[in-house]
Amino acid sequence: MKASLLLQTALRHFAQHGYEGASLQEIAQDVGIKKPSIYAHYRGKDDLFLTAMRYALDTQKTHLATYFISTRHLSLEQSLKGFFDWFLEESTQNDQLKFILRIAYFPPVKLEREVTDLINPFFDTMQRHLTRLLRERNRTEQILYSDDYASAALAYLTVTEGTMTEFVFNGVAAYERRFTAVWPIFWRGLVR
Amino acid sequence: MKASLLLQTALRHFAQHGYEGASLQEIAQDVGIKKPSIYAHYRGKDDLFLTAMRYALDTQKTHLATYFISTRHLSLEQSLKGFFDWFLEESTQNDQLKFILRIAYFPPVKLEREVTDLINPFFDTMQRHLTRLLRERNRTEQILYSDDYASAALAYLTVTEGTMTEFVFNGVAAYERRFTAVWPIFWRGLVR
DNA sequence: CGTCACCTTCCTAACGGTCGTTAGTTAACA
DNA sequence: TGTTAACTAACGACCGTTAGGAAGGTGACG
Repeated sequence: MKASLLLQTALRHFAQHGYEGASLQEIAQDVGIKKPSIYAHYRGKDDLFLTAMRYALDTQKTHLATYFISTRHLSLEQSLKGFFDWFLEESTQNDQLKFILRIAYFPPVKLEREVTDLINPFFDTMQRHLTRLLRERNRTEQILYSDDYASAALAYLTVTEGTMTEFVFNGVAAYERRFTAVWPIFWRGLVR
Repeated sequence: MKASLLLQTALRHFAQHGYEGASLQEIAQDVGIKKPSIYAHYRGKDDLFLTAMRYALDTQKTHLATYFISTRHLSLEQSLKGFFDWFLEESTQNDQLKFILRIAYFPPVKLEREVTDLINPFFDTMQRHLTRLLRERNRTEQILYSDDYASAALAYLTVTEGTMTEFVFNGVAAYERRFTAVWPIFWRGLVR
């Protein structure tokens, strides 16, 4: 029970301060235990960090799959637009996506390899999901301008990341300004 | 002389390891002096960091202006596309843009206010530059779909950031993959 | 021209504090 | 009885920072 709370707390601290900036002392204090007690659950800071990372990636991977299944009855446009709302809701509930974005962009140098090996499959999965979504929907809707679904998925990812990092950094108002600006243009470029 | 080298080196370290991850010890060693000698030039780590930041923002601001002036004779499409190449070249020459992107997204918590106060005007300037560019070019080219130039500029910024952070994190190959994927779609959405 | 004071820039030594980590112990529980 | 999860105490390493002094250059003044 404490182990789970410990993981959640650590994840929040890592998301907020980064690997180097997060302190075991403060994490323990937040949980309500002493610093050395962490070592009853994890082998050290690296272990705690990587476990938090695996946990965040796993959780978000299933959440992601759930979202794309739940929008199966919606139009392609609604599915893709709704993903932004989903991200926003998900991000306000917990810090997992912020954590993932942060360490994806700026991993601790000494754990760069391990981070990359965990992160890359995550984004690959994401792109595969999107590619499949685009292909399948287009079979019925016949709406896309190009049939290069992989490129479309990658472009969509680029736009979402540019928008979402804006939320992580500048808050919801700046995020919505960007989304409002970029979405009509992107969608117009995507469809016939 | 050493002061300038010190600043450049510090900037590189901050870009690579973040504020908390960068060590005065290692910075000094890279420069070829001892750690306390830093205090002959700067009041401390915060001062060094903020000075590096002001320097990077100032330099990049003028470089940016120079670029947009130098492309005055090119078409809008070439200007906007060329900006990506300019960014790439600029980034391989020094770490200033990487540094700026990093601290823009994840500033040290204790200096959040100061960082925001410096960064925001920078991005505002950037957006204003772009808005003006779009408006002026469209007056002669009559090519854009919408005359909401501010939104177009913001959308463009979103796409560039999404692409450029990819370069900072995943290298030039991933960057070019993204650019190739996103540019045709974005441009198609932008023009009539 | 010489010299004296001053400032800059570097140094060594060391400070107090925080870091992550380990050893050893205790209480609770299966 | 053995295991788990917490504790206290303390370790060595590194952190940013300060004190104090040495070397070198600069400029003023007799």
